[in-house]
Amino acid sequence: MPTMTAAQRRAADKAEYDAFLAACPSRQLLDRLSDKWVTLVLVGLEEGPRRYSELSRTIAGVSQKMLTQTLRTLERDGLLTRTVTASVPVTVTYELTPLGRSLQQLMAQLKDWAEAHMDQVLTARDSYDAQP
Amino acid sequence: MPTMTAAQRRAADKAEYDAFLAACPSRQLLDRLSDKWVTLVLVGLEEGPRRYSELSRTIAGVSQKMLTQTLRTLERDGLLTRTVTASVPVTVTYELTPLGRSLQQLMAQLKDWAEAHMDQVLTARDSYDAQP
DNA sequence: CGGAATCCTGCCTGATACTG
DNA sequence: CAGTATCAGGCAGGATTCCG
Repeated sequence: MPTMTAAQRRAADKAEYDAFLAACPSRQLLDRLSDKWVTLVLVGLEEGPRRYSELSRTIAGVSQKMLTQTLRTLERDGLLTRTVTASVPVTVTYELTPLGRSLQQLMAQLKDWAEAHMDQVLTARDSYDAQP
Repeated sequence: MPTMTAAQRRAADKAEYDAFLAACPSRQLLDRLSDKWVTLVLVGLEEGPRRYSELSRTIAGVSQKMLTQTLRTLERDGLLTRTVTASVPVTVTYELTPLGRSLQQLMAQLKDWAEAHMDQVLTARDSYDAQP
């Protein structure tokens, strides 16, 4: 007979799963890179430092909440730096660290892959959809 | 005065935003790669064909719904093939296409990057958290 | 075994208003 | 300008059940 409710089993499984994640660097990376805003911010900073408002305009569709949140986590992870200039009005600049730049290189490769192969993907998609 | 309700404006903005996305291959890629299960499936297939149940066990934490859904979209996009062997019980095998393999190469680089730099990220995270 | 269909919950996200 | 705080909703995604 079960000694745990479904909810308890779920919690136990989740804790176990989290522990496994914590021990596995590649899984942690995936969690981070699986955030589309992370990728877009990295791409947005590829050509140098940008101000908050510039990023906000460049990355169309991002809410200020998600932009701030994404910038914070990236800063926390040491992928970019946040510089506040005490002027009126205040200016905040974001810039990739060397670590962030090394990751951005890989992102750029992904972007290149996409642009090179997107037509193949679209063709495959069409032929898949054409089937009854 | 506004001639649209908030909901209408939202819908219009969204349509416009989607149209922009549709015209930009790199954005479409990001939408696809921002799915952590996509990455994990590609990694799971890197060493050759795998059966559904094998993938399900390898990719710990994935629900059957998300696994099936992910495999379907990847098949639709021409990144992997789905082969059904009419036996009892039925056997279904998934395998990367050449296109899928080329993307998997890049994913492997990301995985390597993660394993090489995760300690730096964790260090940065600790020092960030240590600040009052 | 390998799914499809259904229900249901939580969190992600966006909108809005306020601060320094 | 560059945020923080709060609230509401929509949908991603998990659990469950049933089918070929």
